[in-house]
This record gives sequence, structure tokens and C-alpha cells, in this order.
Amino acid sequence: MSLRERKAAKKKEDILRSASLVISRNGYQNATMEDIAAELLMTKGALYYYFKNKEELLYSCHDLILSAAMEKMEAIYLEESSSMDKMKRAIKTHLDIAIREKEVFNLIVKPEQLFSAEHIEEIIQKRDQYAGIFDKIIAEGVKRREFKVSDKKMARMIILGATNWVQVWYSPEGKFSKEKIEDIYADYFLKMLL
Amino acid sequence: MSLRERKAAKKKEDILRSASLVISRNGYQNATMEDIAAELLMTKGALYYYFKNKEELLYSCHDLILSAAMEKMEAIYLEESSSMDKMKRAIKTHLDIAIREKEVFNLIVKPEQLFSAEHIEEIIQKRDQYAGIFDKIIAEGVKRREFKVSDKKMARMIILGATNWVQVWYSPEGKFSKEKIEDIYADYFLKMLL
Amino acid sequence: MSLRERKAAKKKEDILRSASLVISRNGYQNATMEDIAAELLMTKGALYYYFKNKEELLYSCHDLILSAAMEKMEAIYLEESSSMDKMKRAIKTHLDIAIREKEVFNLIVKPEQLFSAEHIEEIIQKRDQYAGIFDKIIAEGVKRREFKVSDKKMARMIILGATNWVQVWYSPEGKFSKEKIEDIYADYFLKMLL
Amino acid sequence: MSLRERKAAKKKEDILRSASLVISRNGYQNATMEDIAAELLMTKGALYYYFKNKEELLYSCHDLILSAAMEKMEAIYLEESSSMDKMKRAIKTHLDIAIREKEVFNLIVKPEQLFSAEHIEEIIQKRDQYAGIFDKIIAEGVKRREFKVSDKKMARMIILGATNWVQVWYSPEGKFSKEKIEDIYADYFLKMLL
DNA sequence: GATGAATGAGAGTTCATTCAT
DNA sequence: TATGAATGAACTCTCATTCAT
Repeated sequence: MSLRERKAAKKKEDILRSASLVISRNGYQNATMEDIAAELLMTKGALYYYFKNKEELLYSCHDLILSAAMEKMEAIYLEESSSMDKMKRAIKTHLDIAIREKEVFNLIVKPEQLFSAEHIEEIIQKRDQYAGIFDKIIAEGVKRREFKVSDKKMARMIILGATNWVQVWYSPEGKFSKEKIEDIYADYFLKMLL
Repeated sequence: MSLRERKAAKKKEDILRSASLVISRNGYQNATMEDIAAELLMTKGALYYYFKNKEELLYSCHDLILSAAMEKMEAIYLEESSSMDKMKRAIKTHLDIAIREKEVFNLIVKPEQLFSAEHIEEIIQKRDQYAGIFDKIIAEGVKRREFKVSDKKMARMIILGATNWVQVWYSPEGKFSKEKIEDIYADYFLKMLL
Repeated sequence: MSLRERKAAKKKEDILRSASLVISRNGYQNATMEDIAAELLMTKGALYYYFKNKEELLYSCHDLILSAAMEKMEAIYLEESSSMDKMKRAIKTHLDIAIREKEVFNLIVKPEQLFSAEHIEEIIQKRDQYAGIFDKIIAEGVKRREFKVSDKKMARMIILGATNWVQVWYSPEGKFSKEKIEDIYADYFLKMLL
Repeated sequence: MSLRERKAAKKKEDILRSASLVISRNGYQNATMEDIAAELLMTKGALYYYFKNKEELLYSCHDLILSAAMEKMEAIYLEESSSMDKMKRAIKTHLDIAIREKEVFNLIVKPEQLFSAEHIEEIIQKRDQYAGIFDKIIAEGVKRREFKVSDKKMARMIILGATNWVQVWYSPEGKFSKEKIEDIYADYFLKMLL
């Protein structure tokens, strides 16, 4: 990669970070190209040098965050520890990202309203891949006789669903700390998985 | 109520139904007044005869569905049956609505991006009221020694969150029927509540 | 005139009065058919039974007021008194109407923006006729050697212009009473006319 | 000021000129953004690049003209000449502007129907400041014993009112030339002020 | 590489006007 | 006579996108 390319790649990342920020603030549909550019003290025209159009930018933004999340999850799965521990850490990590990247994460939930056919496929694929790690942790736990579940996929759905829901109501000023939530959630889920 | 008023009320309902439909198809932000009107073979101008503006229309739409849902839930809570049964039926009912009214239901999740301050308050209030019925069922179950939970509110959060999540992935052509899902979910949750 | 016709004529007058009111409140361009009708507890559709369209209604409204004003002015001109007295009373009367019917009176000033060709002609004609009475009073005064003016039409212009201007700044809560204003104005004008 | 900025400033001025023109033709309320843009062979969207909204554009338009007028008036007041001369020149100048910028000038008369609270205050303030210059000329004249008036403010009102009225009836094809009008007016007013 | 400027399509909203009942 | 309901045209404003410089 040449210097020029590296520079461009860095700029792209800056833009994506700026986009994430604006999206968090205003929501997806209300994040204008103008806003995103202003955050970086650029003009919106410049964004088109780095991204073909708004969809591409948004897609990259979503991809960046999902990829990072995936890496963390993979690492957790590959750790040498009990399935219960892995599940606990996976939930904790997922919660963390879901809260921090609230809006961007929501994209994963409803991609149809923003993305066109080509992207949707990729998004769903990646989303399934991400969810698949939870499946693998559960499967491993079942194999190791740590967990006892009637339907693995369904169990994963419940865990992910409940966890995703947290970002709807979580507030840093709320009654429960993130750590507390993580603990309670893990407890309930383990009751379910045993 | 005079014939005239009944007619007008009916028309309003027609519009709300049309709006629900368009929203389901295109999503909230992409549902234009034009689309909603076209669905009823009206012109968009006519909508303003019945609703002050788009926000009012959308709010009514959301209110109609949430109110209906609330009624059903209240009825379930007042039944004479075991808490476990009530919970099962509540989950089933919630699942039903969440799937059928997918988009409109999503409004309850993120009202800030569409509604102005006055409406948001009401929405959140109603939403909490709705969730409160689950709380009451759980509390009753605990009192009757049917359930044993460490934190009631958290348990409700998990149940609602997981159930809301279903609409993201559920498809009538999918592997699991609605009934099957309901059963499996109920089983898992009961494990959690015991 | 049959009973029916008399009834209709009365209704028309009611409408015009209502229109005057609404116009005073909101200004010409912001007076909607809806507003005018609402004032009379009618629906706007009904207005079209009495008036062909908005322009016709507005024109009638203006005509009613101008005609009444004209009558009063004519009467003043025909009185048996000094020209100075007549002028004083004319100014007083004009001031009175201009303040009370502020908005409607303004129509006389700028008819082009509201009325189409046919009406404009009539309006200007009537307006000139109205102004003509001032001319006649001045002319009479000159003939009687009460006044001494270089250019009669110009003198009238100044008097009418200055008087019309009063409605821009006059307020019932202001420093000067209507009577006081009338006196001061008359004094200044007489200085001019002598 | 950079070249860019100068260009932008020029464009803004062009737009204001175009706006003035359209307003003169169609009146304030009937001047659409489309019209204003068309006059400059732009699209209406481009106007929003330079002005936040229609009100802002209209306000700037009015401000530009009033500010220019004010400057001229100030200069007249500061001249070294008799009060009578100053008054003559002030009237002449005012007449000039009132006729040329007819419509824009009319805004000063009725700002309430177009502008929102914040602007109205500024407009009225500037309007009073403008009128204040006439007051100062009169006051000076009284002090120098050139004028003899019972009520200074009222005298100014009459002068301004009468002069404003000219634009209602003045026509370049009319019987009186602007110069002739100015002379006659000045004569009459001086009779009043002596 | 980036900017300023412009475009154009489309959104929500208002309102005079019409017409069946 | 009057109403409720609907139409359609016009208007303000927004924003992704383009492009000469």
C-alpha cells in the first residue's frame, strides 16, 4: 500500500468515525451528508471523493463496527475457558457495543429501509455470522454438558434479542450500572441454559 | 354519534389502516403522505381534512394499535388462571401483535426521531403502562409462589426484549410456526422465572 | 324585493361584516375563506352561495365601507357651514374611518395585488370620487376666499396622505387621543390652506 | 475580504436586487422564491444557499434599502445649510426612494404580516431611527428660529405621511414631474412649518 | 484532493374552489 | 340553502448529488 493509499484509507476511517458520531446524535435518517462533513470540518462535496454515495458511506460505517465486533467475539470463542465464562463475556461484550454504537447497531436490525439489495445480502450474511458465534458457544457448552437446551438457535435468539433490547432503555444515569445489568442478565440466561 | 360522525370516524380509521400498511411496506420515514393517500385513492390534501399534520396522523396510528394491544393485555391479566398461564398468553399475544404490526410497533421503540416533545411523553407513558402489565403478572406469580425471580423488572425486560426481537427474524415461510415459537419461548421463560 | 331576497341581502351583509372583522385581525392576505365563515359559524362552502369567489367577497367588502364613507362625506359637503368647518369635519370623519377600518381601507391603497382588472377600475374610480369631495371642499373654500392654495389637487393629496398615515401609528393607548390628533391636524392643514 | 467572499457578497446583492424587482412587480406576498430565482436564471434551491429562508431574504432586502436611505438622510442632516434647505432635500430624497422602492418601502409600514417577532423589533427600531432624522431637522430649525411649530412630532408625521402617499398615485407618465412634486410639496410644508 | 455553488426531485402543508347530498 | 368532503395547484424548504475550478 502506497503512502497515498494509506493516507486515503486513514481519511476514510476518519469519515466513518465522524459518521458514526453524527448518526448516534441524530439517528440514521436525520444524519445528512452536510452534518457528517461538518463534523470533520470538510464540505460535503469532499465526501464523494471517498465514497460513491451516501449508501456506500453508511454501509462502510456499519461494516467497520460489525467487523470490529466480530473480531472480539471470535477471540472470546477461541479463549480457553468454560462455556459459561465465554457466554458471560460474549453477552458483556455485545451489550457494550450495542449501547455504545446504538444507532449504527440498529442498522443491523432493519437494513431494508436504507440499503439496496446488494448490500442487504452482505449485511444479513455478516449478521448471521456474528450470531453464529453465539451458536457455537452454546453448542460447545452443550457438548461439554455445561448447558442443556432444547433448541440451540432459539436460545441464542432469546439472548441476543433481550440484550439488544437493553440499548432501548439503558441510560448511564439509570438505576442499574452496566456491570450490574451484565451480571443479572448472565444469571437469568444461565438459568435458561442449564 | 350521528351518521356523519360515524362516517368520519370510519374514514379516519381507514386512513390509519392505510397508513399502517404503507408504513409496513416502506418504513416510517419513507411513508409519505402521498403514499398513504394513494392507498385509499385519495389525494394527500384530503388527509389534512382528518389530521392536522403528518405527526398527528402517525401518532394516531401508533395510538390505535397500542391501545388495542393494551386492552387485550388487561383482559389477560384479569383472567382467572395461573400466573404461568397468563404469562404464556401474554407472550403469545405480544408476539402476535409485534409480528403483525411490525413497523408501527417499532415506533414505540424509537419515538424520538419522529415525534415532538408532547407526543413522546404520552408514548413513553403508554409504553410503560403496557410493560407494567407484564410486571403485574410477574408480581402476582411471585406472590402466589409460582415464580421465583431475583429482579422482577429485569425479568420483564428480558421477556419483552426477546419477544420484540422475534419480529426481526420471523417469516411465515420460516422453519418455525408462530405457535411453535410461542411454545419454545414460553418454555425458556418459565425456566427463567422458576 | 321579496322576503327571500331581503333575507339573502341581510346574510350578505353579515358575511361582509364578518369578513371585515377577520381582515382587521389577520390582514388581507391572511384572511382565509375558512376564517371568515367560522366567524359566522358557517362553513366556507356556504360563502360561495352568496359570493362567486373570494375576490367578489373582498370587493363587496371594500365597496360597502367605501360607499358608507362616501355618503358621510357627501353629507358634510352639502352642509351649510364654512369651508373651514367642512374641511375639519371631513378630516375628522376620514381619520375615523381610516383608523376603524384600517385593513379594509388599505385595500383602496393597493388594489392591484388583490383584484383583477375589472374591479380595479371601479375601485380607482370610486376612490377618486371620494377624494373628489375633498377637492370640492377646497375649491369652494378658495372661491369663498377662505382658502388660498397654489395647487388644489396637490393640497388634497397632502391632506389625504397625511391622514391615511395616521392609521399606521395610531394606537388607542398612545399619547394622543383621536380628538387631539384631529385638532392638531386640522390646525396644521389650515395653516397650509390659508 | 477574499475574492470568494466578494463574489458571494455580490451574488447576495444580485439576489436582493432580483427580489426587489419581483416584489415591485407582484407585491410582497405574491413574490415567490421561484420567481425571485427565475429572475436570475437560478433555481429556487440555490437561494437557500445564500439565505436561510424566505423571511431572511425579505428582511435583508428591506434592510439593504432602508440602510442606504438612512445614510443619505444622515448626510443631509450633517450638511452645513439652512434647516429649510435640509428639509427640502430630505423630502426630495425620501420621495425619491419611496417612489423607486415602492414595495420594499411599504414593508416598513406593515411588517407584522410578514415578519416574525425578532425582525419586527429591529424594523420598527430602524424605522423610528429614520423618522428621527426628520425630527432632528425640525428641532434644529425651531432652535434656529427658522421654523415655528406647535408639535414637532406631529409635524414630522404629516410630512412623512403625505410624502409616503405620493408613491400611491405617482406615475412617470402623470401630469406632474417628480421635480415639480418636490417643489410643491416643499412649499406647502414650509408654510406649515413657519 | 477539496470547495463553492448549483440542481432537481420530492417532501409537507395550505387554501380557494367544487359538488353531491 | 348549507355541509362535509375532496381536489389540485401552489408554495416553502430539504438534501443527495454533481461539477467547474
